Amino acid sequence: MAPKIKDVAKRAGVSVTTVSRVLNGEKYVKDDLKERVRKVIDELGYSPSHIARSLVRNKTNLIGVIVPDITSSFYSSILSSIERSTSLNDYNLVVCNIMEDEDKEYKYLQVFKEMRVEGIIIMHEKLNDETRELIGKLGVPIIFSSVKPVEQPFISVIINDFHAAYDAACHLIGLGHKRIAFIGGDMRDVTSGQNRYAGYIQALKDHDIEVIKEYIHFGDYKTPSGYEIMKQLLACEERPTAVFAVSDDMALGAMNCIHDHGLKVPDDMSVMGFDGSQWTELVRPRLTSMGQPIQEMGKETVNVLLKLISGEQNVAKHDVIFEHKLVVRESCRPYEEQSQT
Amino acid sequence: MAPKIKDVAKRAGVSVTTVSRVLNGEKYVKDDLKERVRKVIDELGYSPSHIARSLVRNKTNLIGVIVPDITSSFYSSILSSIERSTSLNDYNLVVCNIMEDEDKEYKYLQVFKEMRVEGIIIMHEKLNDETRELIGKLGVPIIFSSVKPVEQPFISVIINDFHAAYDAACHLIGLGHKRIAFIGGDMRDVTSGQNRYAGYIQALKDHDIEVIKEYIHFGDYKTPSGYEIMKQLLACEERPTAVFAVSDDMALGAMNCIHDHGLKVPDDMSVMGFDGSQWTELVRPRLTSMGQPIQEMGKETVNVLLKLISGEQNVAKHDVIFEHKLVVRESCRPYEEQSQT
DNA sequence: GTGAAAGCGCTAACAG
DNA sequence: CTGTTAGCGCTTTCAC
Repeated sequence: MAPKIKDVAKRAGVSVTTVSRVLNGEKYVKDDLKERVRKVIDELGYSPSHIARSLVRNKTNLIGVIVPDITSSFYSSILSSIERSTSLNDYNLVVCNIMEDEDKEYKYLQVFKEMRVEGIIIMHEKLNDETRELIGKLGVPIIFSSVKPVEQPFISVIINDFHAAYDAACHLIGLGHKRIAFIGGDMRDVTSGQNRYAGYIQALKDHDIEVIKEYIHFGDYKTPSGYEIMKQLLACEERPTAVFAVSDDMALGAMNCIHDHGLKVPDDMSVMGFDGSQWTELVRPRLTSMGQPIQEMGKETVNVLLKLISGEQNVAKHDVIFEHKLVVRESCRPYEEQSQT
Repeated sequence: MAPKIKDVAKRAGVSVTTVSRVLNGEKYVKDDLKERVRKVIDELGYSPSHIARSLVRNKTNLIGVIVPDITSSFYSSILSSIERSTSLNDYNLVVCNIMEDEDKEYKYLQVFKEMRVEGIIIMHEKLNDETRELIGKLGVPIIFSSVKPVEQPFISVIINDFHAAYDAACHLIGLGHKRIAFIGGDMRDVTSGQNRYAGYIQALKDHDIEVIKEYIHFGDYKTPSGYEIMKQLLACEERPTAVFAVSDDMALGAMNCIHDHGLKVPDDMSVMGFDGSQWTELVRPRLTSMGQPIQEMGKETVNVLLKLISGEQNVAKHDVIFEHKLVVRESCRPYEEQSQT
């Protein structure tokens, strides 16, 4: 059995209060006593029980985080940033990796409640009714990172997905492309599904470019779906000259598909991604992508949550919107009529 | 304030004991009482405090895990598998992402101790002296996943890195290569540094191939280091015809470097990776790699740890060695004299 | 079947 | 400055 505060007190010949005091760095303890206690703590290898402390202080220093998929480059980057910030603030993370298992999410949310986590970070917006209800009466601050679910009274840390997609499409248009295909996300997602789609459509409309249904498909953000959709796109009578995928992963799938068909990016097809994952630089050609400031967003997510937790008054009750930023790399090139097959 | 068991008891007109009993699914509670209590629990949205329970049961259901870098494809995959298994067994994960910060690791280990985690999973072997000492007297089961640090009395779940590297090199040799460069790991790491290096050397020796110092370099497992090393390799008077990198990430760096020099994989240079990360399939050409059974290893790590925790007697006290498996994809091709520049 | 009461390891008044 | 004591929210003997 691990030694307890009582053991330390006994061995040092003081009261538990005194031990508690040196543990918590209070003054009002004579130096010699302080030292004596410290020594015993060392000898015994004593470390205070976080459990007992939590119980009496009514404070767990725990934050629960729900990630859709930890192996995704985008999510693992945000998570990494989040972990960094929480750790710097003496908070610990209990992580739930849902992997599309709604029941798992619900179960974890309950666990979070039982564990009395002080706050919760959620990184997806496909909340089912049960979950929404549970979330609504959890009684701890909740914050969404990189998404904004509809009808939720919680703060989101996001970019403006509509504008970002709009700007991405405009970049392609500015390059001279008119036949721009779209590999969208899940239209049940407002943030990354609907908004990005709307941005794409608006950009075409603003430039008097016809919206061609055949060029528009929706995937699940992952590489294979980008690949499959690109296959269909390549089969079009009149092929698009550029593709805009709303996730880097799908863009990669598209690039691979193009490559596997003996075509070249960007010569035969320009490809634009979304997110700014780390591997956009690690792929050839390097992927031009509409970047989200992942690090900053993770950090700010924690900042705001911590303020919410500490009950600070001056926390703006509105979303935090970060600037998106197009990073031009190698996967898009100007389109000229004659360069087509 | 969240409702407590007392509130439930009062409202249901029973004693806290009874409430506790229905909470824990004990028999010896009349059905009507049981139902009444359940109803009140529902009404109040009561959920038992994990903190209080932990304190009295002396059991936290927490496992601490130390990951070198959550954004790495390899580690995030193992972590994902680990999380899956722990969650299935009603354990929760507190994760520490060290990112090469030794102090952070040490701090977290202390936090784990304070939190009374029931077990710890560690995924790296660069333990400094302080850490080793702390680990030695932590008093909870510890298990290493994918690495085996020297002189540690703990179980590791690993592959045989020597044999794996040996087999990888043999594959290249079997393809006719003689000038095989090596992009190694950190030689302070026994598992992924020394052992893989030794396997490579042994393979050459067993086939009477000269070991050329100029072909041997050591990186840090990450993509940029593979890139830089490849640069040097390409500058050799007599270029190697194949490269074996001990991580897929470094192999990717090497491939990129080769590509950026206007050369082709595998025509101008064969590239072999190590780990079997998910993206070996997502890159063109697809990367031939010596794969580790990541999912199984993660799962088994948790299995063994859980047995250790429950104090099962029949836990073999030795390491669990998984089979490595070469997955041939597109980045290596047979070498013939005439095909050289 | 059910309840009273004694802790689990710690902190925080409150005294001294 | 230092110690006594009453809980924090729950489980668990031990009676009834």
